[in-house]
Amino acid sequence: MPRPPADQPLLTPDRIIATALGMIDQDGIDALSTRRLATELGVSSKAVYHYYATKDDLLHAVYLAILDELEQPADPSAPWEEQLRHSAKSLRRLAFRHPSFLTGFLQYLEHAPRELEALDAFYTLLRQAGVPDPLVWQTGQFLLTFLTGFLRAEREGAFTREEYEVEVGAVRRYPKRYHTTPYLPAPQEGSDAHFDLALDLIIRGLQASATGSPPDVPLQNEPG
Amino acid sequence: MPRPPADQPLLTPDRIIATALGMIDQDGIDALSTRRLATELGVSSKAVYHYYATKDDLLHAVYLAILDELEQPADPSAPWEEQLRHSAKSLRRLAFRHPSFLTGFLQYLEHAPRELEALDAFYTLLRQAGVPDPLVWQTGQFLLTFLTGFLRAEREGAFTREEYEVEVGAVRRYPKRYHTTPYLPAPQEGSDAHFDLALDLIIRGLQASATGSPPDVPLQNEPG
DNA sequence: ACCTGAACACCGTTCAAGT
DNA sequence: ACCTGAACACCGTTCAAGT
Repeated sequence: MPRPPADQPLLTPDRIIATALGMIDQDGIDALSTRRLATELGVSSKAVYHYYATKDDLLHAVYLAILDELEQPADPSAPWEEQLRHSAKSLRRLAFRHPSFLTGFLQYLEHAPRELEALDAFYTLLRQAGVPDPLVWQTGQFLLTFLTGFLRAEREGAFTREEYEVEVGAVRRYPKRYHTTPYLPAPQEGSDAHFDLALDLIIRGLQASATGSPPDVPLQNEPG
Repeated sequence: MPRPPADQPLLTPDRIIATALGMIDQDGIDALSTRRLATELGVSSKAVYHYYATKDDLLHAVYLAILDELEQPADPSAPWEEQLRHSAKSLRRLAFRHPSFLTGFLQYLEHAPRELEALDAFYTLLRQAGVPDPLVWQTGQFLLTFLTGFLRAEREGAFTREEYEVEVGAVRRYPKRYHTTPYLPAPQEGSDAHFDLALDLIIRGLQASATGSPPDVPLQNEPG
């Protein structure tokens, strides 16, 4: 966050957003206060309010900046399984770059063009997968919430061997009460392996839900 | 939250937790401050600190109180699909009774007995479904995060016809940019129908992931 | 137009003191 | 043991005033 030349305004929307995002990435979204942000910007507490009326407006703008980093959807002519993996991994990378994205910003969903484009590619893919048209919208919404739910939990340390050890350890102290947990084998190691496994589960659910309807037939009320 | 008899302490853990939970259910978890709680209890700001050292400790205790309402797992001799639907709907009812449960309390997961019992029943069910033993733990964790991700989104108004209208409406203003979304048919009405649909998707994913391994074979390192 | 200083109404938490 | 009053170091936001 370099200081701007002296003959220009101390603040610009870009500098405010970049500084705020940097602080959020480093210390978490809860650690961002309007006053700490002002200090970091080298400015008085109220100055930022000249650009964003409330803290919520500011966070909204930060959310849009994060969204700008969303990568392009995969090649639509690739197999849908490959497209789905591509999009999911892209979203996961975004969540790793900006740890507060899933826990703090998901509430700011607001049908921004970037959101809508990604969604559109996703729906197209689901039709290719053979999901019947009347179910495409809901199925797409479901899968996205599954995915964000997964990523959120992953960020908080779920699915790790360590978590397994704690859980099984807690259960083994009362062997009579629990019939299955104490005897479950440990999960594979590897931070990406479990993500691939979860994706496989989703993909198999889709495959099993698909009808044989041909993928490149126009939608019923599509023009032409 | 009735006042206790005059000859007893003004506060008890039960009264504090019940009052806090009532306020959280009504106004959301963010609206609960230690000072508002003290006012509601008819007591000075610091009094509650005599029972719970920090606000976080207090919320932790509230979380355990919510967990106490978790219903018993389904009959383990029933078909696993039925057991799964039973558990999922039970969790969903809990989330409706306490709207802050999914958005504010899920971070308090801590291997309490109630948690572990529900998990154990869940793992048992997955083995019955034919999930291979080395994958049971991870699969169980995945499905739970899918489910909570879904319920969280549902609480925030996803999957509704209204949400569909807004999304498709936003897209139709730029017909050239979006190829699929503008032409998607509307989802079914009915607040429970979409939940059943999502459950079907999960169940089909499980069915497709299952091997033919017999469900009632003991686990490898199980005693006896 | 852009920024500051002082102030308001809130927080969670601490601490010495009261009964 | 149980509770209070005063205080500390924070918040988001407002407002009149300065350049």
